[in-house]
Amino acid sequence: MIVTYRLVGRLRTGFSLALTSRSPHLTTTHLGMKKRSASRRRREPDVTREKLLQAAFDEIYRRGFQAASLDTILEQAGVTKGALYHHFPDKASLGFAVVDDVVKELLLERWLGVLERQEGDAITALQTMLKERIRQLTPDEVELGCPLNNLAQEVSPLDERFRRRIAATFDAWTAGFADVLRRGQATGSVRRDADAQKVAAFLVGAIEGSFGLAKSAKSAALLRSNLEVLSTFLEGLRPPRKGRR
Amino acid sequence: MIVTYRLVGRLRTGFSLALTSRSPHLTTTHLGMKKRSASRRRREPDVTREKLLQAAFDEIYRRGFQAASLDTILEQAGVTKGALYHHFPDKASLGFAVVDDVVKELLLERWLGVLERQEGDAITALQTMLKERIRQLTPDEVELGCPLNNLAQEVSPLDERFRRRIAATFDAWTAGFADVLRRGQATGSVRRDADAQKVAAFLVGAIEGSFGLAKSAKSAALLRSNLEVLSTFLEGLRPPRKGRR
DNA sequence: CTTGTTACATACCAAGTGGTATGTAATACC
DNA sequence: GGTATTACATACCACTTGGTATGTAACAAG
Repeated sequence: MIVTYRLVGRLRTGFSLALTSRSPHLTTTHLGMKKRSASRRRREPDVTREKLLQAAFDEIYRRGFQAASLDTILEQAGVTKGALYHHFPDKASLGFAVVDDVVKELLLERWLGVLERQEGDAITALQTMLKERIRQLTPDEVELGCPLNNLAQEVSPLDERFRRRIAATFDAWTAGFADVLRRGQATGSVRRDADAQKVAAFLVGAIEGSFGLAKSAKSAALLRSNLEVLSTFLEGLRPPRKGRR
Repeated sequence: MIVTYRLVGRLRTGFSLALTSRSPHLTTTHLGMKKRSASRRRREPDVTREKLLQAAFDEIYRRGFQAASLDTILEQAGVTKGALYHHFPDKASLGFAVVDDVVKELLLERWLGVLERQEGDAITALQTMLKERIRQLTPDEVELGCPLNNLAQEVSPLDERFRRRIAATFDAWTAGFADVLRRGQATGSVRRDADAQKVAAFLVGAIEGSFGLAKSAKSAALLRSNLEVLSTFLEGLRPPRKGRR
């Protein structure tokens, strides 16, 4: 049954007609016995590293870090263990690189990138960002949730080095929101009695929580609904009208 | 290093002076070879099951379901594999029971139980509940997060049977909040243009997200701050004053 | 007291794990 | 062109994992 999970999990990873087509080396050593013959393939360390990172990200995203199998990663990357342990000293370091080089870029682009491309006042920009993100939702994002959040919940208590890197990513994300809010406060489009930093952290938390709930419920509708409620919260951050008593 | 994690993880589990004192059976079979002799201990199936569930909960809470070791669970429960597989057909079923019999009770008591004990209008009750929960926070809750959320993020995509049980628990939790909100709407203490169900789901999501962020940041202050911002969101759900235009 | 069933305990196993030791071809450098 | 180093490939290993087969004592029913 574990096997079943794996197969199912792997199904969507492309068409994969040839099961062994991606294998690192075609000259068969099997059948014979001591006939060693290392690859004659060209050597492209950057490409290899990138393939490893991407394969590792996929596997970790689906199974979690601890359950992620190096053999599976290697198979999907089309390289062998020698390559992996040449580029990374151990599994943990591979995970660190996935956080720093893949997950972080992905997350900041998905949220802050989209945010920066919006126009208008801060609140509207944030609201539009939410709408835009809702529009872009993929089935993977609904069923598998946020890769950063998944990792955070799993490994934060297990390894301090992991936790620090993940926390730094959350901080960068939060700082991006806080910047926008503070700029809005400076121009008068956001009420000044709100603590930009705290509100920004709340936004990140609420977003991650919404993804988590939706993942458990397997419901894009729930995710959308939650982000819409969050949008009404943002509405409440607009400065109060003049001429009130 | 894996060993290190384990030891550290286990450190807080009480004083545990005698390492083998809890071992299921004292008459040594070792040294000899075929000298079998099953336990003469009294048989208390309910107690045994309960010990297994509690030990399983602890281990799963700390390491996650997939990484949870049955051997560790058995050691902590003070029973053997025979007992485990008498009470549960496999590891997954043990996990299911942990969700249904331990995590669910815990969560609903922690939130809905506390909520029901509050007096006054719905909004105030919810706000007091948040404050009360902040007051009760243990270091474990900050560093390890919410056991239901942890499990949800890890196993929801892996096993549909798991996902269903977890989603049902989230639903019960959400329904509890929604009930309070609807009752508040009926008595006029909550604005009627809010969708109680959607708001309730948002609350659960925001709470879980806040715990998740705080866990990653290892910061009780962040958790408190986030719940306070959520409290201001609740404030906005009070009905608008009469005599406005 | 006998007997059937429940509630365990013990020993064992196949499979998968991360990691390593060793070899070798491609490449950069002189 | 020789040589050192990089970038891998292959084979292997110790260990842990969930799960099972088997045995046996406690207990309930008769």
